[in-house]
Amino acid sequence: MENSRQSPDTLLPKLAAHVLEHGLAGASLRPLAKAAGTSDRMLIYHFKSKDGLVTALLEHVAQMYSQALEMAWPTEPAATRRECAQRLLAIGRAPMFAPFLRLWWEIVAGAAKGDAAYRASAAAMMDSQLAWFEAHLPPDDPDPKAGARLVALAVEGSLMMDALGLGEVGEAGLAALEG
Amino acid sequence: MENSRQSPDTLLPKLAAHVLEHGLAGASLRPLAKAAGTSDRMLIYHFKSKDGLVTALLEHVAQMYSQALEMAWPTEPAATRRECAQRLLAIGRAPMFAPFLRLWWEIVAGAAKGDAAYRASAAAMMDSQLAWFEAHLPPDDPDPKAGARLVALAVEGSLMMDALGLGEVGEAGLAALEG
DNA sequence: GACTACCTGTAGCAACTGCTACATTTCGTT
DNA sequence: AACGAAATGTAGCAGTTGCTACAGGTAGTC
Repeated sequence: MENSRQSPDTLLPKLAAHVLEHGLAGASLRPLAKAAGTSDRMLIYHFKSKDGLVTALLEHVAQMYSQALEMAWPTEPAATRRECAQRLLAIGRAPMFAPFLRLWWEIVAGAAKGDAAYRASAAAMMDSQLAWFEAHLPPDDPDPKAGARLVALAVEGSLMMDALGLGEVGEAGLAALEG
Repeated sequence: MENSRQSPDTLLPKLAAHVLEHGLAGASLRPLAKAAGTSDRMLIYHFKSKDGLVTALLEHVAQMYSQALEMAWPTEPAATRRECAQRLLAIGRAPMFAPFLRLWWEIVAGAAKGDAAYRASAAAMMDSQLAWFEAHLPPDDPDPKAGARLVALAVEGSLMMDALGLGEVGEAGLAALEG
């Protein structure tokens, strides 16, 4: 079945799928290789080192995330920032985003520790998200750029609360947004 | 120097200090033991297993965090929610909180993965923080509970942006808070 | 066919992982 | 002083970690 030659480009999707399901921090070469239909030997060959693998993987995941955002059904414009944030939270809570969010918090943790690759990936994903948020603000928003940032803070905060099992805190907070 | 008998209570502070500096996810028994002046053998003896250690450590860190919050100098009440959030962000950015925040994102990641111990620790820390936030809202706030939640979302979101190296995004977002 | 560049499997190494068996010391109690 | 429980040191085990040396295979080009 897996008889064609592999390359980083053919490996990355399978590796990303494995990482989305099992996490990135604890991923070691042999399980990753098995999931991608190769050997640890070949992963090192293609990516030079595990650091190289992780860096490539983070870039790939950031790209996947941007594309996933673009494909998420565009809601018709919301009337207020509050409503906008609530809709975006609902989208972020959709099951298809759950693996991304699990991975997202790992990436945030890595970035907080100062790792450059994690930080670059996180910044890329956040930039996509900010742009997407800005595009979904109410069309009459007085300051879309600042509004998108405020909404992003609130939505990300809510998603964090979700991760902690405190979803209601996020909902109550968003309900208190002006609008 | 370290000739007295050890117990979980005497070990936990040193273990927590090590974890605050070096992270929790990658902490293994031998380095932890060395930092606490013991052996891996004794860590297992006192905490039964590494899971037991981590659970105890997470509880301890949550307690430390509550106490650290109580000791953070209480600002005089802010005039608006926005000003309140901005002050709280400034406090969260103080150097003394940096190790806590690094660890915090690790805990969030662990909680997002569904680990019960991480989730409990995170919820405890978040509860402390919500109460503290509520106590620092403007005294004339119409709905302190909801307000504290909104401020928490915004401040946590800003701190996340800080972790990603996007501090300005947090600042711009907070500036757009009503008030 | 020969040459070359890329790709891959096998085997293994040194370090580290959590944990344990066994022996010994330390201490409070009697 | 004697006893039992709690605490500790030494040594090691089985499994995993990232990575490598070596030997081949596989393709395209001349």
